[in-house]
Amino acid sequence: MTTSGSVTDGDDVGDDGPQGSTRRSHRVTISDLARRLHISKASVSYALNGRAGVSEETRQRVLDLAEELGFHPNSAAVALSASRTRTIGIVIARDPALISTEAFYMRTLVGIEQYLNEVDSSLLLRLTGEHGEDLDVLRRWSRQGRVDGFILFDEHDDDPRIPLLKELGVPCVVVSSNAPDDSVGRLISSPEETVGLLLDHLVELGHRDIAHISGPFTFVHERLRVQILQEQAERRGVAVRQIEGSYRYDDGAELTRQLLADPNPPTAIVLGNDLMAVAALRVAMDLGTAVPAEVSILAWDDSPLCELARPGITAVDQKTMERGRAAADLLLRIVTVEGEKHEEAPAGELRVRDSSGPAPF
Amino acid sequence: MTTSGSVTDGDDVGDDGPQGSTRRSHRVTISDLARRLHISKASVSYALNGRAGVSEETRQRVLDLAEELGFHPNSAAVALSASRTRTIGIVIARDPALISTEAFYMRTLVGIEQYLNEVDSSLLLRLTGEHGEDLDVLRRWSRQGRVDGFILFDEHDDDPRIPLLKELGVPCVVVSSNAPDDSVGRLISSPEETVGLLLDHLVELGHRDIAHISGPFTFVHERLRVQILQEQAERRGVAVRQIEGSYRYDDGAELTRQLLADPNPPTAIVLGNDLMAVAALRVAMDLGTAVPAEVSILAWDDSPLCELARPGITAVDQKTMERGRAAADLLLRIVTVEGEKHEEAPAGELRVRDSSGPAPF
DNA sequence: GCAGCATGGGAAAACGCTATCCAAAACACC
DNA sequence: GGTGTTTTGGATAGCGTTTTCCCATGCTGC
Repeated sequence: MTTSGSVTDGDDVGDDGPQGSTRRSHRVTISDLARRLHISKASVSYALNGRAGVSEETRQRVLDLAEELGFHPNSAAVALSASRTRTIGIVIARDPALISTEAFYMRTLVGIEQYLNEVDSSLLLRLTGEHGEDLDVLRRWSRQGRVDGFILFDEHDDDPRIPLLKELGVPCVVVSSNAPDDSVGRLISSPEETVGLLLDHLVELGHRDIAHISGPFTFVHERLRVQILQEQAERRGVAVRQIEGSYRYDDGAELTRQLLADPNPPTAIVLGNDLMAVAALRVAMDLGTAVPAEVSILAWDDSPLCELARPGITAVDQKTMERGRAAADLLLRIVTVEGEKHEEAPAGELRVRDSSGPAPF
Repeated sequence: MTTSGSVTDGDDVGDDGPQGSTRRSHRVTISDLARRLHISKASVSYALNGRAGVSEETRQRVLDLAEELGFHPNSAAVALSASRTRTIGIVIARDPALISTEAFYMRTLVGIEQYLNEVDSSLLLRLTGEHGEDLDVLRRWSRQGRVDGFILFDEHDDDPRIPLLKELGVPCVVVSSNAPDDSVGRLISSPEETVGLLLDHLVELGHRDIAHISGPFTFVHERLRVQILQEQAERRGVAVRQIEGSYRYDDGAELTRQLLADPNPPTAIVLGNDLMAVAALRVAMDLGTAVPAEVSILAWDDSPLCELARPGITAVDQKTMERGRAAADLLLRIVTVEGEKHEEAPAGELRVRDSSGPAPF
């Protein structure tokens, strides 16, 4: 007859009212609900989860009481029982200064969150430095069962994270521009498309000699982008000078200075991120080179910085938020239904501003 | 004799080797360790947690095997047993566009993470829109036992989050400039100090007529800042025109335009955030008002935008990362030892750049 | 009036860990 | 060598869910 260890019966329990000051007020559990309704925990669980096994009337009584008492199932218990946490993990291993400067990360997080909100999941975040601690975190969180899966950014050459997660058997989605080569999830953003947007814009404006100051080649997407850029440029009969940059302001400035010092400077410079683009703009102004009259300046990733620069910098809007959202969506599909592993990212757009104009003849 | 349900004895278990392809490879638990070592789960737990109750030799054997097998305790089980999750929650309820534009949030997160890394805790993040869903999330996460506590930003008038969390009995720290009035934790940043820094700088440069375009007064820290600013200005015998802004670029531009159109314009304008400061700079340039020769422009919160603007904008470095870190530290102390609830935030600094200079006489 | 059958609901195991309580073994002391 | 005290380690009860397995009950059909 006793449903639970303690013998105190029924309704006198849990009615502690709004005493307020009780620190960490007693959490209401399904046992509480069961006791107050004189039914078993199992029935309560059925009722709450919409499972068969209880009459409609009982279900309604359970739901009403749950609502009234503000019941929310303990997440640890659910996780333990279901071995699912409804949580995804993101580990960003970049220099803190860079993480907070690049709006990219925050925008991606916002996009991911939008989706997670809708499906009642949440995000466990870790920002580490650049020194391999990220692998530890991935390993630890997997083994601890803290997350159902990961979203990975910034894939680089022979990225050790991918085999690691494969070995650990944890679902993950790589936000990548790489080919669907292996068994991890991938949100593929075809560089062909954005490269096309940008080249078309420049070619239409009459540019035939373009310089590209990319980000570091260790990043897969940078190398791929360069390759596609060369291919498409060739096809259109324009020349592209390729220079590897570092994403840093100083570097963008120095490389631009070198380019403009050339007796035959390019008529357009495309830079790997917003920071380097701003640097380029400044250098051009300092050297008295008019933008865009004498040189056009463009960036690969749109941001407030591009928007607020003067002249405003023409940039490719990679639809960061939408991509974050799509990545989260894909990951959750992989976690739950084990379906298709690859998906195309939403298309990018070109935001034309004042920093790009007709090529000087 | 049988230690566990299944009767299969001893060493033949768990030796599945690196088959690799087994999806979600079997997680190793303390039961596994116990079985392989022919001791009880309890002893394993003692050994792992540094508790008394096992001999040093046994402890070593356990630790060695745990290491070898890559054991990590299941976090849900630990959380369930200890009713502690080693996770803190952050819910940011602002417009997504603003969240990703303001480097403030990301910098704070980085600071918090630095600390959490060290104490092996983690961060559950939720970015919601501005429409009160944040209260739901706070309530849900508390009741679900998902987090040990919260860090709150952007306190505003009669902030409903604080009574809510008090009622829920969940520890929280408000990153605030408010007085330690109540029973929630507070990381107090005295505005006196930063206001002093800024006023001293301006007064020294000879400014006597200063305009302040603040952020919205719904934010407690903005109203407090204005109040302190008036007090200190009075004490120094300088006038401050107070105008309430909205943090938005357009607004900063428009209000600055109005100020400069005045027959007696202020000689210095202080703006509530970086975006408005950039706007002010642009407007001044458009109107042909020299910065800083004719008007000095300053910002309340330093950022890359201030640094990259030209001229660089003098700004108060609020030490955002350090404050985030301090907030996390304070919260964890409250969660674990229930000690002192209030603490002074790290001091701010003034980053003097080119946008502030001697007042035109 | 009775076998057969859905159906509502209860008991209990499982998830993986911590913590409490005890029994056995080891050691000290007189 | 018996008694008392400390180590060492085993059994077991939670923690709050879900889920499996079962037993009542009331119903249909003959």
